[in-house]
Amino acid sequence: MSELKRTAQCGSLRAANIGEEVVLSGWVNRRRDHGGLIFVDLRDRSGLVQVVFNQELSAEALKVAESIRGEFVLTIRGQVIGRVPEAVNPRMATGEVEVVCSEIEILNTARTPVFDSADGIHVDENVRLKHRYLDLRRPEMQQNMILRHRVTMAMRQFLDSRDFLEIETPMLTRSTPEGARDYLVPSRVNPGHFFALPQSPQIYKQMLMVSGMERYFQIARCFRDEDLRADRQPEFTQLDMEMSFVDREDVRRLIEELMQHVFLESLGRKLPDSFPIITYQDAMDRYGSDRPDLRFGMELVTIGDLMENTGFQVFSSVLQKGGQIKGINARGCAGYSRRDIDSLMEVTSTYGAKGLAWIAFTGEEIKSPIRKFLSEEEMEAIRQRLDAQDGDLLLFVADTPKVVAAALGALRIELAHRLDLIDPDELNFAWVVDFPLFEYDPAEKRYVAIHHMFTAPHPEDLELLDSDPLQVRAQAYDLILNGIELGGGSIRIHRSDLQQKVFDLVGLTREEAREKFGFMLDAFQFGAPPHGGVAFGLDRMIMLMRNRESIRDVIAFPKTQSASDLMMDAPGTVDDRQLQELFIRLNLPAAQKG
RNA sequence: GGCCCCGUGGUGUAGGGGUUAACACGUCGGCCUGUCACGCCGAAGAUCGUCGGUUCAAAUCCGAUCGGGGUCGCCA
Repeated sequence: MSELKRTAQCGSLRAANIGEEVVLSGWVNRRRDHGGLIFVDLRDRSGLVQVVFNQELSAEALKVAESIRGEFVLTIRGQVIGRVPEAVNPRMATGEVEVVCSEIEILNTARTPVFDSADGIHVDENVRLKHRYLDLRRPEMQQNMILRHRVTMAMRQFLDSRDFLEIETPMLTRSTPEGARDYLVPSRVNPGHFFALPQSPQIYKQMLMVSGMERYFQIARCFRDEDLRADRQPEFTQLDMEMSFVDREDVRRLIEELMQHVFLESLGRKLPDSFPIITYQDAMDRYGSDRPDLRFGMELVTIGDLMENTGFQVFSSVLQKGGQIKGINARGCAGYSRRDIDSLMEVTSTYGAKGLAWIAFTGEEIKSPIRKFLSEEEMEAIRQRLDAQDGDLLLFVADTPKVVAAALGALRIELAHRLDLIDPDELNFAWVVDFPLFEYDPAEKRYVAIHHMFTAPHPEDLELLDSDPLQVRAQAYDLILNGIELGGGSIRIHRSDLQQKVFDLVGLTREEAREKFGFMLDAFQFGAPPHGGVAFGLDRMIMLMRNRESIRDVIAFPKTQSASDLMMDAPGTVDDRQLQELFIRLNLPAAQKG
């Protein structure tokens, strides 16, 4: 090993260190060779510092420095000196000083890097993922990992101070009905039987409550075998928590304090004392989303009641079928071209809207393809309802409530981006509460739990379980940040009879319920305390804190959209022996054989 | 499963039927004692993701396929 032992961090050197002798270790970020004088920007996790190799000071070190290249790994000894005023580099944190090298050791050479270890590079994600170890050398990516670490440390610190226990739950567990597709793991010693990787530690943490652990948390890896997105990976991390003897307010209050602590400790950001609460119904009505971005207005406004007697066929037929007509006011957009509006239409059609009606108040005239179908009075009523001023563009969707909400909700977000209505520095937290417990799945002709089957119904709505299950509100709460769902939770069912009732409602037969959840129904009969909890998507949270557009940037080794790891080349095939041991025979479609 | 975008030296891009496949960065060699995206001189490096088709001629047009990304469905 090297005889030179590191004594300082490159990025930490300042004018105060002038005169010190230091030993630095790191990577060659850049080399500038002037002949008898060579500058090397040496990089470690802390940052960069300029190292000088000088003919006069150490001809020997200079000679070695001539051979070094980008990304070589060095240890150098040298003296920190101040730069003359003209040579100060104000763009560098260490720009007031430099290190004059007296001794150098090359710890390792490096092949020509595939791409530069600098920020702001535009390299195909393909290439970045294949050489992830190089991508993670970039300061930007290092900062992502560092923040992630700080956040999880702050979480642990806070939860420990509030008497939570960090308890690990199994990764090898059992496939359960409902929810996402499971990742399966065959069991060698139980031929034909499979473990499932957990989609969340939900049931285990509830069992821990029955066990009297009272307060649990875990920074838990979760697995879901579904299609990926910018904010969805097949394995992801949740801060998972559960508490006994709490109600919704207790949970909300604790989470607010947790977030305040975490954002202050890791980002130095002070959050409001409490977060606003919006009901699910309100969120859907006003923003067309159960995770509304509240950083801007542009609320959805209904005009259905104004169109009850309209002669406009499209509107009247939608109303007859029980649909809705809603609109938003895109302020100042009356000048939008046909092409602009077409592109908005593309947004709404993605969500199933068959059309996008519009009215532009240009100031001189009212431009609209539906003007000829509407009476003067209707036009004026619409104008007043949406508070349309000269220069405004009104946009309408008429369809089922689901399509109207999805289409206009998405249009609202799209317009906010186009109109630059969003302050990128804002951190807008809000709670969404009073979700329905169930929705009806017409394809399967049964009720489906919106949150999950263990969510407790609102106590006021208990009788409705028998008469009108769709009207039952859940004791659930989602926390949203800037229009993205950070996490959610609920007060859980802790009584066996109520849990059985919910199983019945979602169409589980008594036999299935017994087979899959018998232990749970039993456990609830042995003194289960009332309990509730929450789970947060850690990846999404870090993504938002770092202003990234994909959680891949805050996960050290993420998967591609086709759920593969380009660096490891996983998943891979296994040899026949392994399959035989597991009693598994492949049955691949013809195209994939051989 | 559907729709959309992308694939050209190591990296980022240009080129849209006939080009010596262009440019920047990087790389290699030479020169250089105050640079910090160092500079100057010179050089190497690409059968244009893959397969097939159209054509006298394909990086370019068509089809398929593979890979990456976005999104709807799916997923909480």
